[in-house]
Amino acid sequence: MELDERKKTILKLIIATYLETGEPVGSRTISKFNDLNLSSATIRNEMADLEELGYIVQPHTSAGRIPTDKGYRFYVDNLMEEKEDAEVEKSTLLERVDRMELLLKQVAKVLAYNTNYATLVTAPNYRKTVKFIQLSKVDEQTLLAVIVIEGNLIKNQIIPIDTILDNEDVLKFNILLNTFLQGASLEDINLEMINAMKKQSGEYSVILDQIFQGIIEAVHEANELEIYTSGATNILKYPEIGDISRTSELLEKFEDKEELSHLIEKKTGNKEESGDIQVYIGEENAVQNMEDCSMVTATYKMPEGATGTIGILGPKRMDYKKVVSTLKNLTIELDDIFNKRKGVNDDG
Amino acid sequence: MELDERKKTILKLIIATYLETGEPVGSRTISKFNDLNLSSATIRNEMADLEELGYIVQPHTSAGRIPTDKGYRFYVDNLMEEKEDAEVEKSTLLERVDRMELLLKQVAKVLAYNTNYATLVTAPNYRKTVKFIQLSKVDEQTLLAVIVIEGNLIKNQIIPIDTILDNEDVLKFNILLNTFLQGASLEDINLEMINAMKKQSGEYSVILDQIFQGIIEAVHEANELEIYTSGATNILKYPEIGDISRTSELLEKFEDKEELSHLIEKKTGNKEESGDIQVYIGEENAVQNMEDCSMVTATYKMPEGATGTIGILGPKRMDYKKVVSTLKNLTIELDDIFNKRKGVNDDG
DNA sequence: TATTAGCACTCAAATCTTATGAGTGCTAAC
DNA sequence: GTTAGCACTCATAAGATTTGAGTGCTAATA
Repeated sequence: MELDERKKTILKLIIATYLETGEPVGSRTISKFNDLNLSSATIRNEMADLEELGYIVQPHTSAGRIPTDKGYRFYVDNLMEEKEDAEVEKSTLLERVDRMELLLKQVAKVLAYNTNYATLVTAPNYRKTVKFIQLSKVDEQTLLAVIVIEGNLIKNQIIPIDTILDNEDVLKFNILLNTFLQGASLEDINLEMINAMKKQSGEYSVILDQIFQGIIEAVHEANELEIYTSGATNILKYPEIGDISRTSELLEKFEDKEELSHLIEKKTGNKEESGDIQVYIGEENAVQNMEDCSMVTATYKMPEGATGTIGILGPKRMDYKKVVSTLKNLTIELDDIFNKRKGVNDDG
Repeated sequence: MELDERKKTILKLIIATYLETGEPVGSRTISKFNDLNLSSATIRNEMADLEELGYIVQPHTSAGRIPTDKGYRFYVDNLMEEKEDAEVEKSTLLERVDRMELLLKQVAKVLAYNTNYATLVTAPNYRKTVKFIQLSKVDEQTLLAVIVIEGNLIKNQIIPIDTILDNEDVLKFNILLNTFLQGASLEDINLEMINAMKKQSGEYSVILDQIFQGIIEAVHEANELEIYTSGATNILKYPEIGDISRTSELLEKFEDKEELSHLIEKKTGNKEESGDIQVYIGEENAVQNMEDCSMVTATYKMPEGATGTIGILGPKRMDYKKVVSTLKNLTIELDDIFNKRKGVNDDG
């Protein structure tokens, strides 16, 4: 059954009012909106219909109505008009920084500051290639490997070695490593490549093993999905989650990057257009303890087609309009940085 | 008024029982300890005395007694026998790592895992000296500065520059920087030193300014008091803090390094012997919202006399014995690492 | 036929009432 | 100095009562 215009209007009013007050919305409240000019009895009839259709529900017999997940979904998809472009402050939120890592951390922070929800940001799934490796002697038996990856992701790795090395050796290794690894994608740095390097190097193979070991560790670390979060403690402010133990579980979940990456992974595989907003309401999250939460994510895009996600986790009863417009703005800014201003080095 | 032996015994039993159960302890409970052989009436008389002396208090008229801060203090100072060395599992908790930063993060984690409290660890206040600086060309107009500091604290800094540099230039700068800065204490890297370098360098002064700018930023960052925390969400499990908003404030405070550094600073200036345990109970913390918390810290020591702190923040009603012994163990292990095993490079 | 006024009904939340029982302080006896 | 006995206190839990917001239904109305 299609909703007629009046039902839509009423549903919209109910949800908007509920988002504002957090209290179940009664028929009289709605009938007071003077552009409606309907008595509470009529509203009641309409509400009964809306309830039968699954858009709203009564927490208990003599209470007003609150939206169901289906109701929220309809609101987000059809009823919520986004803020006019004019209204949206397009003030630049991001400072320019040179390192992808710092930039994304900043995004998470700014987003948390602007929405007062818990936020998470994933690094783009771009093909990470090595810009260069710098091996330096820390002391007689210790090396430092610095690996710089596209986007200026920097990894440091201390490598203890058995043999005493002089500067000549270190220089040689540097050249060897860079010859092979410069421009290589992190995924390509595997046993085969290492064996090739070993062959070429000849006598130094024992030390090289130790160095490779270190490099591989660093590469492995760099290759992990990076997720940055901010404002986790905002979760404590969602009253609807209720129980402190549930809240605490949720908070712990949010601090566990492993868990988060699952959460995000499920989301991807969608349309993946930059600026796309995805909203996951309540049960749609399919993660324990998140039935009372909504997640709103936006996809940002890098020039080569790599995409990343920025998003917030909040209570179902959240200001979707504001969140969506904030996310859109930030995505645009991020796209800008990646595509025009080149604040962060990309593959070019 | 001195406490006689019987009063001490009773106080100890009261506190020990309370630590276990969390319920106010009544006279009958105590009188049941058969090594005491006293009726509840007698215990009541003694309890009345102990209350008058300020060691225990009734939450309300018809309740049992719970310890006051003064009671806890007396318990910790005089009554609590620490676990026998034999009982304490001396299992090695720490993995050996080469970087101070990783080591301390690990300490915080291990401590949280073992105590189930929120933990914090400060880096030692050692004189940080530069081991070496490595400047590398990221691309035509970007440099990467890697600063390695004693203890293998590593800082990376991207430095954008206006001029296009060739490898020769970078090499020159490297030599220049290291000549001046190797072995220098971070505090010494100031305008004077930089002016001296500028004079020596001659023509490159414009670029040098940009490089110095970057180096100074990195040095500044490295010089900040590092505090590592872990297990913050354990705070949510302290039931005595009660109110979720208070808990949440406390949690936020705990995540604010600024705030934490104040908390720690107040503690220092004490005896500063390695292995020293300091216990701060309730009001002794003199930080808002921490009246219901206790903080237990231990000092660890580096060979040159630098000291750092490891500690936990928990509810007043905590297993002090266990916490103290865990802290002692970790401190010993840490001292070991710094002084014998040299897991982390020190000044040598 | 759609809308509305009227009214009985429901039920969460707040407030009050009333046990219950753990624990105390005091007193008099041992 | 210690203890038995007893009256007293008060937090907690469980019921009882009130209040009010809100509903569904029905009959009257436009």
